[in-house]
Amino acid sequence: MSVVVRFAPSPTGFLHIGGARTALFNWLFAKHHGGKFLLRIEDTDRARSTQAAVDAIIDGLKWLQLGWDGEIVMQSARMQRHAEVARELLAQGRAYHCYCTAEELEAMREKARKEGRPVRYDGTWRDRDPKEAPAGVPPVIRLKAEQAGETVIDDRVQGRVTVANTQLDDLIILRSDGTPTYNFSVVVDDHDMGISHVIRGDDHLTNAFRQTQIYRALAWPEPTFAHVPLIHGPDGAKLSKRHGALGVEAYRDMGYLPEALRNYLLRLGWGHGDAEIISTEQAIEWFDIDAVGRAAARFDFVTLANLNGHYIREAENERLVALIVPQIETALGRALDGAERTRLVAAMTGLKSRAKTLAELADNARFYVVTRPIPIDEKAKAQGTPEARARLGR
RNA sequence: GUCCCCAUCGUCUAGAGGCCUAGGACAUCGCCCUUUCACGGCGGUAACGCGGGUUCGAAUCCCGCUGGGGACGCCA
Repeated sequence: MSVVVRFAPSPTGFLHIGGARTALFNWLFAKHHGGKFLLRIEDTDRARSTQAAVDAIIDGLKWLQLGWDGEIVMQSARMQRHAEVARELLAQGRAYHCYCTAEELEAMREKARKEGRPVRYDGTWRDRDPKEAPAGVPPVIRLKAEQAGETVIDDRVQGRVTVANTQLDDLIILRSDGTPTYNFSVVVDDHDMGISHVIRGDDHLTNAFRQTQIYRALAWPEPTFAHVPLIHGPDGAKLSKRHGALGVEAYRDMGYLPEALRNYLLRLGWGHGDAEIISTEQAIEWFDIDAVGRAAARFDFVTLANLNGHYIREAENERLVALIVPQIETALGRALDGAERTRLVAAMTGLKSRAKTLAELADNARFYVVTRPIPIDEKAKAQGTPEARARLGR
């Protein structure tokens, strides 16, 4: 069986660190199995999707060097197809129109919650005669989900997960405005794109049950699922902005190398014996989704910084200089000339063992190109020998 | 509230019933190297959440508890 995976972010923000890891795992899995890694932008929520976010995601993937195969699929461009499939289901009696209003649904949920029952749609319009439909209310299309039995997912990470179908309800597949809902468009797109393995965040596990029911209604083969645990903050709670839930470009700007971030993300929730420093080639050879742990890992800047220091030490001097020149020029307020760049390259050998980030490296390197005499503070002046002061041009 | 998932040093992890006196890495502490700071080297502190089983034997299997997380939208 050939492997086709996808990374399917919704463009409502930057490519955050959790998404980056999901992309990395998908990419590695594809490379390991000689398969394809596709990119799909889930922009069916027109109100929240922005072009800036799409660009940020693409830039982030490029910076991390996680290249995708083929053209990017924009989900919004496929809405016709989604609606078509939904109507097919309707024609087959596997789906039905529901005329409930938002208020009715809210009341339904409230009541269920109060009575300690599962918060689900109660199937009001499932068997009701469509002739009773209220006038002027555009209906949604709901899937006629299985009510008895259970839905099972053989997840490559989570194992065999079972849920009673009474816990699931008749989910909406097509909104009253004719646009598809997330769970539905995902199934149609994954099927049409020939996705063999769905590797995504743990938060989608319950969606997998609903999606499985859609696959069954459509009589389409189900992909293999693999739900990887989420990344938590240092306190074990959900990753907050303050704790690293930043876009990957923020990591770039803080002076982290893409290979360091990749190595770090790879080791979060996955391990290969005692290996810590893992090259991309090695990662492709070793990585497999079954070895991903089931427990959530905490994000730790200190470990990332250590890894980054390692990769900075290993990096070519020329490359490092190219990366830090913009920052130095900004700090100096002028452009560097060729001689200065050459001096920086020579300085890198001694400098790079002292920096954990490129920002630090740039700070330390500025000394080599700053205009003399170098201003020194009183404390340093008091400590410096006359000879040292002379060297600094004082 | 309902359902699902998880649980090894501070953190990331190794560990598939005896190889575990629980290994590695980061962090931390000490020593060495070094004119400083790093880098590097050597060593130390540090964990199987709790309670029951199963077994000759359990970090590993089962049950319960506790603690954490996720999901319950005409968001994705």
